[in-house]
Amino acid sequence: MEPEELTGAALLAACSALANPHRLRILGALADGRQYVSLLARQLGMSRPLLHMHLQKLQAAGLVTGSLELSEDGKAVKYFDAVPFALEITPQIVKSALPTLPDTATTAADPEKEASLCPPPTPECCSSSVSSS
Amino acid sequence: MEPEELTGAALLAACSALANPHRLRILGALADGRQYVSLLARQLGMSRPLLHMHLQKLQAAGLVTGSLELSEDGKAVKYFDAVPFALEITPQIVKSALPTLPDTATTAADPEKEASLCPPPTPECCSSSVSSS
DNA sequence: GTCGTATGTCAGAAAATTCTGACACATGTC
DNA sequence: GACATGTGTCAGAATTTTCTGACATACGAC
Repeated sequence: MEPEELTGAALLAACSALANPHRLRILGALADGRQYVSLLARQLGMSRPLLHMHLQKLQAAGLVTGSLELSEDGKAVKYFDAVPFALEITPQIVKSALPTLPDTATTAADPEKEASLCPPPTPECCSSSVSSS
Repeated sequence: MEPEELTGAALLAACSALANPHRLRILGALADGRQYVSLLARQLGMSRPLLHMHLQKLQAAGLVTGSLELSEDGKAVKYFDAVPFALEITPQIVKSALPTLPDTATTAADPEKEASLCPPPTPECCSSSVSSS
């Protein structure tokens, strides 16, 4: 069984997202469990804007998901989770993903495009998944 | 069983090598079978120096192997093969690979270091695997 | 109000990567 | 010899990625 259908764009996005030591550390830290941005930045010893950028890239690749929640205090806290993906890469898989690989310069279409490994990434941007007590 | 032991450095090198559309195409083309540099450059429509650089990166990551041979004409021809690797990546695997991830700035030691997926990459640089008729 | 926490975003510097156009070499053929 | 093929390498430009230091907002507590 093939892994359903791995898009060339998704493969490229995933590999690009994993091609950075910081992002590997972030993903590894989130494998232990969800965490919110500020604390994660302190744990990993990096600035918040930097972590924010890396999380953006990981999220765009569909490797992590973020959800804005409310703590008991009423503070807005954004938690990030590692998506339980399982990415398998072989030369053959790469080859079969090539047809769906954007044309190097034809990518200037959808800046909102998200090449995720999982189909529909539930846009919870403005949702109220609030857990106010 | 776990994939033996995936080094953080090897994981990072592999992902970095795969984080480029050209290199994905190269690897996909080599999945069909071995090919030599100049012809591959024509097939993929890229300049030879550029292809050379990408092949270097793929080889450094242990994803392809190159062997300099002699054609019937006596011309030196360098063939590249796709290594039959099978890379599996999950958040847990990333996490377990973190301890062997170089310290972001501690990598300034071995410029000859090769973070391959397979143990000993047979330095055939000066060998005479010549197939002269 | 001020302070501390959380969030996000922005411009611009710094660094790494990508790419080109030379150049070098060797070999066989004309 | 000149020409075509193959190889590799180099300096510098162009581009992308990475990173910092501001700045903005909102909320609760003092």
